[in-house]
This record gives sequence, structure tokens and C-alpha cells, in this order.
Amino acid sequence: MMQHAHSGSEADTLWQLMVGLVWETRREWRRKVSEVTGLPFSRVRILWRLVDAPMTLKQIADDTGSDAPATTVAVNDLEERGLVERRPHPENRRAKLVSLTHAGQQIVNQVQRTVRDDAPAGFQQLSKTDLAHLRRILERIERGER
Amino acid sequence: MMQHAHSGSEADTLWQLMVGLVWETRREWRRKVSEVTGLPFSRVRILWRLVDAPMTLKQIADDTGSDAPATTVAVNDLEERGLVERRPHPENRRAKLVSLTHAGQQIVNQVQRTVRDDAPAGFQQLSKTDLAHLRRILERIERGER
DNA sequence: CACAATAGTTGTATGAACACAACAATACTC
DNA sequence: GAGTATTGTTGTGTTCATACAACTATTGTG
Repeated sequence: MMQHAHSGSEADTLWQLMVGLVWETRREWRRKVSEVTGLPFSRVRILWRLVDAPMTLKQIADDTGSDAPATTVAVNDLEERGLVERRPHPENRRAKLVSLTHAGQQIVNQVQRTVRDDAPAGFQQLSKTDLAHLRRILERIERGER
Repeated sequence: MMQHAHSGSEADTLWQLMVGLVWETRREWRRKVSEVTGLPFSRVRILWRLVDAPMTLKQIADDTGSDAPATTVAVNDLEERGLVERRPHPENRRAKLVSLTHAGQQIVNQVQRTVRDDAPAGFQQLSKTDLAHLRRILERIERGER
């Protein structure tokens, strides 16, 4: 388990603890997602973000932390695979809206169906009360996020 | 925010929630760690694991999920930089023990000092009671891990 | 209208991660 | 002791991620 010990507040300490729990499980999960979809993980990540609504390339770039050229390449890749399509932006002729095709949506569904991301063993040992506490706390953290 | 919605148990749902909170913060954190150390993240990861005790290459490989050749290359790199040293294993002449040098330890210290990984804003709004709950629950999860 | 800013594209280069084949040295097992 | 398994090394190739330069088209601003 990786330690990120700091001399910060209790909140920071607990954050490190939480990160440690989550972090090491992600590598295997990513690998499975790639395996199931036959796509690089970065591509699946984009599909995921498009589920809610179409996005411009700029939005995708900002959201994924990659630059414009990388985003163009990624979207080209997805478009050539028929998972995504570019459409003109109704209000800005410079921009293009990228949206999921049916096939793209199916990929996302497939991942959700196929790639189990079960809670680690320790989770299963929590009492109902603890689970309720945890839910309340996590939701509070999430609400305060921004 | 990425969604990993499943139709699993409450524990799994909360796990998804926790993963979502942690996941998106890691990219930037990794970038900073690499920037500060001048090392690929995979190298720092190995240094981190050596803080507690020396490990054999086999152990490092298993622990990081990479294969033997990749581990050899990584340790070569770290050794050439003087951050790590190979010593014969006292009980198994096939194996070698990899341990941190003083310089290697300093890199780890430097990361801990330099790269802040503060808890997200929502954390700061938790009451003392909630923090205590959270600590207890996280520790329980961690103990039940294996 | 001239100029700057924004959105996207193309091309190139580089570093990182990962996987496999082939091999050497040591340890274990029948 | 012969055969097999373990530990580590070397080399090679592939895929991914990332960053930058140079460019077009459109929009906004003085």
C-alpha cells in the first residue's frame, strides 16, 4: 500500500488513507476496461463523458486535461471506429459537437455490464450503520467539492 | 466526474462513489510528482515501496503488477541514478535485495514535503464527529483488505 | 477594416508502459 | 544426480500518452 503521509490536518490524513485504498485498485480495472472494449483507456474515458451530453472538442480537452491536438486524434480514432460523430455546433461555426453513436453507447453499456468493480473485501465487513455513515459522509464531501 | 454505476450492493455503490472522488485528482498529482522528482512516476512508485524495507526484484514485480524484465529495467534506472542499490539476498543467492540509498530516501522525503495532496474542499466541511467516523470506517476497511 | 482570440487540424517527436523471447544462475525435487 | 522451477537479465518491438509547431477557419474587438 502506498503511503502519502503528510503532517497536515486530520482531513488530509484521511484523504491520504482514502486515496491509498482506491489508487492501487485502478490499474487492474483500467486494464480490464481496455481488454473488454479493445480500446485504449483514454478513448473509453471520452466515451464515458459523452454519455450525458455531446461536447465540443475544446470541452473534451479541458475535461480530460489533454491538449487540442491529442483530442483531435482521439476523436478521429473514435469516429473511424464509428463510436462517435462530429456535428456542426449550432451557435459557433468554429466548434464541432461530438456525440455518441448507438455503437458508442453500446460500448459504455458493455463496460458497465462486464467489468465488475466490486468493493474491496474490507467493505463487505462494514455494518449497516457504518455503511449509512459512510454514505452520508461521502455525499457531504461530494456536495462540498466545488 | 466519471460514473461507474453498477447495480451491486450498497457497499459497491459507495465504493464507486469513493473511487469517483479519488480518481480524477490523481492525474494532476502524478504529473506533479514526476515534475518534482524528474523521474517517471513508475520509478517513484518503486522508491515508495522500498521505504519500509528492502525488497527483491520479484517482490517489486508482483507488487507493482509489472513483469520481471520491466522491473529489472526500472531498478537499473534507479541504481544508475544512485537512488537504490542491489545487494545479495542473504538466504537465496538467486535473489537480490533492492534497498533505498540515502539519496533515494531524500527523493521520497522531497515528494512528501513538496507535493501537496490536500483533501478536496468537501473534506474541510466535515465535522469532528464525521471525521472520527470516517477514520474508524476507513481503518476497518483497510484491516479487512486482505 | 485590421487585429487578436478561439476552435480545430495536421504532422512530428519523445518518453513511458508493457509484453514477449531467449538466456544464465541458483535452488528445489524426485 | 537429472530434470525442473525460480530469480533475474538482456534485447526487441509495440502501443499509449503527451507536447509542440505550424496551419486554417471563424469569431470578437478596437
